[in-house]
Amino acid sequence: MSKGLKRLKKILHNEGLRFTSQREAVWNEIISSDDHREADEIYMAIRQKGVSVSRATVYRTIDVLLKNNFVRKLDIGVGPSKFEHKIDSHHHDHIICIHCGRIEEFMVDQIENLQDKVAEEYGFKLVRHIHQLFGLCENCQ
Amino acid sequence: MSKGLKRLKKILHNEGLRFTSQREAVWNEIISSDDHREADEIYMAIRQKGVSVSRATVYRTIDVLLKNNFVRKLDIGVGPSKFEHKIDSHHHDHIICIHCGRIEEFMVDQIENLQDKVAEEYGFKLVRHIHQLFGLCENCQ
DNA sequence: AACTTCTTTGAGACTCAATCTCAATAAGGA
DNA sequence: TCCTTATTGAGATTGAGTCTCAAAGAAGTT
Repeated sequence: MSKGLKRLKKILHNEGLRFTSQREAVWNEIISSDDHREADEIYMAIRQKGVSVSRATVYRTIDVLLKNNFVRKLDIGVGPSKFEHKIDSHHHDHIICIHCGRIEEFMVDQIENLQDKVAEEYGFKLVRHIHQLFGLCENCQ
Repeated sequence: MSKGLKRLKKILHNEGLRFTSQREAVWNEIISSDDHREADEIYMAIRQKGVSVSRATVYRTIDVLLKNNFVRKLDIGVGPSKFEHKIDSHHHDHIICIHCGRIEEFMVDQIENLQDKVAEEYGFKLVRHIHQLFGLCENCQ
């Protein structure tokens, strides 16, 4: 059994949740790609492989994975939310082409530090952040 | 006539759009407050004042104002989008309390500059960005 | 293995913000 | 005033996501 799957089982167990074939299928599908995909794309991909899972279960499983920090949710303001797994992946933000939809990841320590300072200044205890740059990529200018 | 209203008329004219009492009402309502309000809150506020406007028109007018840079749209990922006018207001980003919904504005030149550098690095021509910090404000910790 | 308890699943209904439709109305130039 | 064309409003529609609830199934217990 893969390391990720073991982690999944463990977390489900810790939360009093059950390890089901559907949750395993959703999990496998999500970690099979580094893309940023919509819930429905994940749903379709699972069905394509002949596994029967309902849309509701895909959404519910993604929620579990989100709460347990296995996936990251990406809402680009237009269309449905996208999801990416966080296995072997470090924190990053996104730069998105408003023409072709291309999504790249970036990470700047200095920005992260400045965010912390802003939060402190306003008396906030920072929990998470969204930082998205929108523009035209080199192919779309 | 106020300076803002003149600007509105001019831009409607430039776009071949008509100056209507409904658009004026929506405009007046939006600039009457510095709050971040939902379309429906703006709609209700207008009706409260005895002016008759439809929800569809409120949404449509906000779209016009958005396209012409009169208002800023704020999507905090939960619930409907919020809007704020941009008259006499400079660019800023938002820090949001995930418990009470409080929204504060912040602006750090250094972050803006670093964003430009990121865009350049990835070959993107930057158009806009979303930067939202989520956490617990001092009253909610 | 059988039993028991309690979670999970699936199909489809439902929610709700936002958009669309289209006939009636009104702006604004001539 | 007339005429063209944009705008409006009421309600239908869309679409992502959530909820319902009876049936199925996981996992602990004996």
